Amino acid sequence: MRYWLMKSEPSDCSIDDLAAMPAQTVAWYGVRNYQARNFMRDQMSVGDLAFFYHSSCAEPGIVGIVKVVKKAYPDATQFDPASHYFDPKATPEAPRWLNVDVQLVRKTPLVPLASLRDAAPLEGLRILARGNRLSITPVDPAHWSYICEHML
DNA sequence: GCCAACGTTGGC
DNA sequence: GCCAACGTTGGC
Repeated sequence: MRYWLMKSEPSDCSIDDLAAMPAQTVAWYGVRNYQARNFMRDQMSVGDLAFFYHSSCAEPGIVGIVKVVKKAYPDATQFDPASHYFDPKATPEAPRWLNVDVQLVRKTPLVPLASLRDAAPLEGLRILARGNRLSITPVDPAHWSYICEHML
Protein backbone atom coordinates (compact mmCIF):
# COMPACT_ATOMS: atom_id res chain seq x y z
CA MET A 1 0.00 0.00 0.00
CA ARG A 2 1.00 3.57 -0.57
CA TYR A 3 0.50 6.98 0.99
CA TRP A 4 -0.76 10.11 -0.76
CA LEU A 5 -1.72 13.71 -0.36
CA MET A 6 -4.90 14.82 -2.10
CA LYS A 7 -5.86 18.46 -2.51
CA SER A 8 -9.37 19.78 -2.46
CA GLU A 9 -10.65 23.31 -2.44
CA PRO A 10 -12.89 23.54 0.62
CA SER A 11 -15.30 25.74 -1.34
CA ASP A 12 -15.77 22.72 -3.61
CA CYS A 13 -15.48 19.81 -1.18
CA SER A 14 -14.26 20.43 2.34
CA ILE A 15 -13.44 17.82 4.97
CA ASP A 16 -16.80 18.61 6.58
CA ASP A 17 -18.55 18.14 3.25
CA LEU A 18 -16.93 14.72 3.03
CA ALA A 19 -17.96 13.91 6.59
CA ALA A 20 -21.56 14.67 5.63
CA MET A 21 -21.58 12.40 2.56
CA PRO A 22 -23.36 9.04 2.60
CA ALA A 23 -20.88 6.52 3.99
CA GLN A 24 -18.51 9.50 4.28
CA THR A 25 -17.35 8.53 0.80
CA VAL A 26 -16.87 10.62 -2.33
CA ALA A 27 -15.75 10.10 -5.92
CA TRP A 28 -12.56 12.10 -6.45
CA TYR A 29 -13.78 13.49 -9.76
CA GLY A 30 -12.44 16.43 -11.70
CA VAL A 31 -8.77 15.50 -11.96
CA ARG A 32 -7.71 16.80 -15.40
CA ASN A 33 -3.99 16.39 -15.19
CA TYR A 34 -2.34 13.34 -16.72
CA GLN A 35 0.28 12.87 -14.04
CA ALA A 36 -2.32 12.89 -11.28
CA ARG A 37 -4.59 10.63 -13.33
CA ASN A 38 -1.76 8.18 -13.84
CA PHE A 39 -1.10 8.04 -10.12
CA MET A 40 -4.70 6.97 -9.63
CA ARG A 41 -4.67 4.56 -12.55
CA ASP A 42 -1.30 2.92 -11.98
CA GLN A 43 -0.46 3.18 -8.34
CA MET A 44 -3.50 3.69 -6.15
CA SER A 45 -4.94 0.59 -4.52
CA VAL A 46 -7.88 0.01 -2.25
CA GLY A 47 -6.61 0.54 1.29
CA ASP A 48 -4.11 3.26 0.42
CA LEU A 49 -4.21 6.19 2.84
CA ALA A 50 -4.07 9.89 1.99
CA PHE A 51 -3.88 13.20 3.73
CA PHE A 52 -6.86 15.36 2.82
CA TYR A 53 -5.50 18.85 2.12
CA HIS A 54 -7.39 22.13 1.80
CA SER A 55 -5.97 24.32 -0.96
CA SER A 56 -6.81 27.75 -2.37
CA CYS A 57 -8.27 28.94 0.90
CA ALA A 58 -7.51 31.07 3.94
CA GLU A 59 -5.86 28.24 5.86
CA PRO A 60 -4.21 25.80 3.47
CA GLY A 61 -3.06 22.57 5.09
CA ILE A 62 -3.83 19.00 6.09
CA VAL A 63 -7.24 18.58 7.71
CA GLY A 64 -7.87 14.86 7.67
CA ILE A 65 -7.04 11.34 6.59
CA VAL A 66 -8.93 9.40 3.95
CA LYS A 67 -8.56 5.95 2.45
CA VAL A 68 -9.05 4.67 -1.06
CA VAL A 69 -12.12 2.43 -1.12
CA LYS A 70 -12.56 1.93 -4.87
CA LYS A 71 -9.90 1.69 -7.52
CA ALA A 72 -9.77 4.01 -10.51
CA TYR A 73 -12.76 3.98 -12.88
CA PRO A 74 -14.02 6.46 -15.51
CA ASP A 75 -14.90 9.88 -14.14
CA ALA A 76 -18.56 10.43 -15.01
CA THR A 77 -18.25 14.20 -15.25
CA GLN A 78 -16.16 13.99 -18.44
CA PHE A 79 -19.26 12.78 -20.34
CA ASP A 80 -21.67 15.37 -18.95
CA PRO A 81 -22.00 18.45 -21.18
CA ALA A 82 -23.47 20.35 -18.27
CA SER A 83 -20.44 19.70 -16.09
CA HIS A 84 -17.58 22.08 -15.62
CA TYR A 85 -15.38 19.01 -16.15
CA PHE A 86 -16.93 17.97 -19.46
CA ASP A 87 -14.34 16.81 -22.01
CA PRO A 88 -15.62 16.65 -25.61
CA LYS A 89 -12.74 14.37 -26.58
CA ALA A 90 -13.71 11.71 -24.07
CA THR A 91 -16.16 8.93 -24.89
CA PRO A 92 -17.45 6.04 -22.79
CA GLU A 93 -15.56 3.72 -25.17
CA ALA A 94 -12.35 5.72 -24.73
CA PRO A 95 -12.51 7.56 -21.43
CA ARG A 96 -9.69 9.97 -20.74
CA TRP A 97 -10.21 10.70 -17.08
CA LEU A 98 -10.54 8.49 -14.05
CA ASN A 99 -11.29 8.81 -10.41
CA VAL A 100 -11.04 6.70 -7.29
CA ASP A 101 -13.47 6.78 -4.39
CA VAL A 102 -12.18 7.86 -0.99
CA GLN A 103 -13.70 7.50 2.46
CA LEU A 104 -13.06 9.60 5.51
CA VAL A 105 -10.92 7.88 8.12
CA ARG A 106 -10.84 10.81 10.50
CA LYS A 107 -10.62 14.54 10.67
CA THR A 108 -7.38 15.87 12.12
CA PRO A 109 -6.36 19.16 13.65
CA LEU A 110 -5.28 21.58 10.93
CA VAL A 111 -1.62 21.17 10.00
CA PRO A 112 -0.92 24.43 8.18
CA LEU A 113 1.24 24.51 5.10
CA ALA A 114 3.63 26.81 6.95
CA SER A 115 4.15 24.15 9.64
CA LEU A 116 4.89 21.52 7.02
CA ARG A 117 7.46 23.86 5.49
CA ASP A 118 9.07 24.47 8.87
CA ALA A 119 9.52 20.77 9.66
CA ALA A 120 13.04 19.77 8.63
CA PRO A 121 12.24 16.03 8.50
CA LEU A 122 9.71 16.75 5.77
CA GLU A 123 12.28 17.92 3.27
CA GLY A 124 11.42 16.33 -0.06
CA LEU A 125 7.69 16.18 0.55
CA ARG A 126 6.20 16.79 -2.88
CA ILE A 127 3.64 19.33 -1.77
CA LEU A 128 6.50 21.55 -0.61
CA ALA A 129 8.40 21.47 -3.90
CA ARG A 130 8.75 24.73 -5.75
CA GLY A 131 5.88 25.37 -8.12
CA ASN A 132 4.07 22.20 -7.13
CA ARG A 133 0.57 22.12 -8.57
CA LEU A 134 -0.29 18.45 -8.70
CA SER A 135 -3.56 17.70 -6.97
CA ILE A 136 -2.43 14.18 -6.05
CA THR A 137 1.10 13.51 -4.87
CA PRO A 138 2.78 10.49 -3.29
CA VAL A 139 3.98 10.74 0.30
CA ASP A 140 7.01 8.78 1.50
CA PRO A 141 6.21 6.40 4.39
CA ALA A 142 8.77 8.23 6.54
CA HIS A 143 7.06 11.55 5.88
CA TRP A 144 3.69 10.02 6.55
CA SER A 145 4.85 8.62 9.88
CA TYR A 146 6.49 11.87 10.91
CA ILE A 147 3.36 13.89 10.26
CA CYS A 148 1.12 11.37 12.02
CA GLU A 149 3.36 11.04 15.04
CA HIS A 150 4.52 14.61 15.50
CA MET A 151 2.10 16.98 13.86
CA LEU A 152 -1.45 15.68 14.22
C1' DG B 1 -5.76 40.92 -7.00
C1' DC B 2 -1.00 39.68 -7.96
C1' DC B 3 2.26 36.80 -9.76
C1' DA B 4 5.34 32.71 -10.26
C1' DA B 5 5.23 28.22 -12.00
C1' DC B 6 3.62 24.90 -14.81
C1' DG B 7 0.76 22.27 -18.46
C1' DT B 8 -1.51 22.43 -22.83
C1' DT B 9 -2.37 24.06 -27.35
C1' DG B 10 -1.46 25.06 -31.95
C1' DG B 11 1.15 27.31 -35.70
C1' DC B 12 5.08 26.46 -38.24
C1' DG C 1 9.67 18.80 -32.75
C1' DC C 2 10.03 23.58 -31.30
C1' DC C 3 8.25 27.27 -28.80
C1' DA C 4 5.25 31.30 -27.97
C1' DA C 5 0.85 32.16 -26.23
C1' DC C 6 -2.48 31.14 -23.22
C1' DG C 7 -4.98 29.16 -19.23
C1' DT C 8 -4.79 27.31 -14.59
C1' DT C 9 -3.11 26.64 -9.95
C1' DG C 10 -2.49 28.26 -5.53
C1' DG C 11 0.02 30.86 -1.97
C1' DC C 12 0.23 35.31 -0.36
